[in-house]
Amino acid sequence: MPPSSTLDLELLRTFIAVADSQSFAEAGQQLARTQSSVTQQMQRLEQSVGVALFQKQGRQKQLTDAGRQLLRRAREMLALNDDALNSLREDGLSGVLRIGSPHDVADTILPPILSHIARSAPRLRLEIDVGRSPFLMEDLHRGRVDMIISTREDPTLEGFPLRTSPVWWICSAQYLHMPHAPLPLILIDEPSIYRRYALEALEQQRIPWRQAYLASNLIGVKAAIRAGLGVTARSMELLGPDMRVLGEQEGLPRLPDVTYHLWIRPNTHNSLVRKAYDLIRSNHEAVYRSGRRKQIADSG
Amino acid sequence: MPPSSTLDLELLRTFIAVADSQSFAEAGQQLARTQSSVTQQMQRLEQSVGVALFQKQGRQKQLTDAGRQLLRRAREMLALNDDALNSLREDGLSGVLRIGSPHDVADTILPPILSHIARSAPRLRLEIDVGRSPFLMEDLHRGRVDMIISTREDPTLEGFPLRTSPVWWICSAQYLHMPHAPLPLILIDEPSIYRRYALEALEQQRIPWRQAYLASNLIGVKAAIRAGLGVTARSMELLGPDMRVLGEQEGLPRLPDVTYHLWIRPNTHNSLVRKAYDLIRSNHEAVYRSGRRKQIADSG
DNA sequence: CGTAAAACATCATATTTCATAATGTATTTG
DNA sequence: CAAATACATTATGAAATATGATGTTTTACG
Repeated sequence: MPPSSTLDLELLRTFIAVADSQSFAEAGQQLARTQSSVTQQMQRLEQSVGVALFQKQGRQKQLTDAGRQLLRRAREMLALNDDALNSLREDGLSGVLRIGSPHDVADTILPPILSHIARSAPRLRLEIDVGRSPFLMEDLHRGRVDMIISTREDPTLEGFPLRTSPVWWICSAQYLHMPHAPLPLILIDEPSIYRRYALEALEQQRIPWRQAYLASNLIGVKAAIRAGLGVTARSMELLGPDMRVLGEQEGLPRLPDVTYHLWIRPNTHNSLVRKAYDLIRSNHEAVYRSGRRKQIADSG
Repeated sequence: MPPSSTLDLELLRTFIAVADSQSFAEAGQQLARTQSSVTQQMQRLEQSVGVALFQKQGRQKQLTDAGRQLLRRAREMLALNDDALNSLREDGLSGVLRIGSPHDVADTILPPILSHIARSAPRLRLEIDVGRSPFLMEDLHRGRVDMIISTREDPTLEGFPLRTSPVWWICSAQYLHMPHAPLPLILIDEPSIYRRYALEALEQQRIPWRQAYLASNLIGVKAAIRAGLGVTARSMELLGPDMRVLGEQEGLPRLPDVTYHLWIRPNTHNSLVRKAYDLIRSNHEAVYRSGRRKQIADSG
């Protein structure tokens, strides 16, 4: 049989189940098929792509490089498939969903999430409130927004991690670093997780600093960076083409990573919000799951 | 039969053929199937998505809203399918591909193209040369790069249109417009299509102007805009969050659109370049074809 | 060692799916 | 109104696919 030009999404679904469960038999159980059927499906899948997806490892099978590559695509294709079906079903979400987001996230992490929602629920209207994390938290508690993205944690909320980003010392590309002068910091009013990280790290290493600019929001921080006023600690999401990163060669301390979470109020009964949350979560997990569970031979 | 949760890409392929040819029978011919088979496939497809994709229009069928929606997704899913298969086949492209691009394109149009190439041909190394269009043209003719993206046209080259963008008057968000003073222009040295558009339009409407800044590349133009030195004519790709657009309420003339083309040398024999070009082109057409051919009922 | 269990492969077979060919129905054309 | 057009329906046979039984290889364990 020649390699085909159109994959069978059912086979890909089985393929994913096999990779996730690390077993042909268990994948079969999950999908209500026999082990024999799974074996034959995987044989057909290999034929249709024309390359080996598995290799023998003892009495098990593990993924080849091509297999891991296909696994990523398969998740994407099925995520697209699910989106397409979701958005066609007549019970599609409609109404207004209010999302709160910090400025940097609104520029970087948010767009793909919005586009995903917009595609899955075309009749859903989105309202984005851009502001600072602590106030967003407050807005969420008060019900002024339905969900927020934030680096802050709040055990009274329900949420899941979207992404973990490194925090860097960021300055203008033109900024000239003076190793022995106090570090000119661009700060944001309390409370800010970045402010805290920066000051704690400098404190600990006894690095002198001065406040070069006090901003009340990220637009101000960006403007101050662009103007070359100094340095600020921020996740890589802030970084623009006219900026650069200072590191250990400039004697600046490493900073902890931050994790962006998507938060909603716990026990949210509004089914619109709940469904949208589940939608985002399931797509996020479908596409980014690689590495969260151990996968067959996915040791690289 | 209940609606399924996994679409059949073969059915989607037929669906696309039907939409493109506006006929069940012709779609069947294209795919070497009978008309009867096409009819049954489309019935199955409708059952599997659970909504009507077609409605009767005389003795023909036209797409419903849901149908048009699915059509877009179907093109995307098949583009993804083709990518996945391409990148798995062992004859995958490998080597170095040198792409020339203007600064604004490198920030906007280029990334999705690069990511597409990287996904389809993971063993291909990409080199990006960022520069100004006229020089890129020269680089391409001289063989210093393999393909370029440019707003300029050159009948001696082979290429196809990637995107058409409106050209706007762009300035800093803080820039204060003085209606009666000569318009402070941020210009780029000759030759530039934007420079030409701007000056011709101002000339024609007898709007006085002065040169506020002369840049030699886009980085300089951006810096001058951010510094609030004046106004420049550029496609929307340049627009950043700290900029805004001046329009007819400020008395500025409309400007012609520009079309970005992907160009290669004609009769390129280097099979790497040729294949990469075909890859980009076919994916581009698969996803963006909507509206180029007339589609069934795609009058909205 | 050697036997049992585990994990996937193979095979024969029954079932399901799907395309075809022939025919039917509705619509438009002249 | 007859012919032509465009899609629908039906019966049927061929191809694809799942199942259950059995085979092969590897590991576990006494």
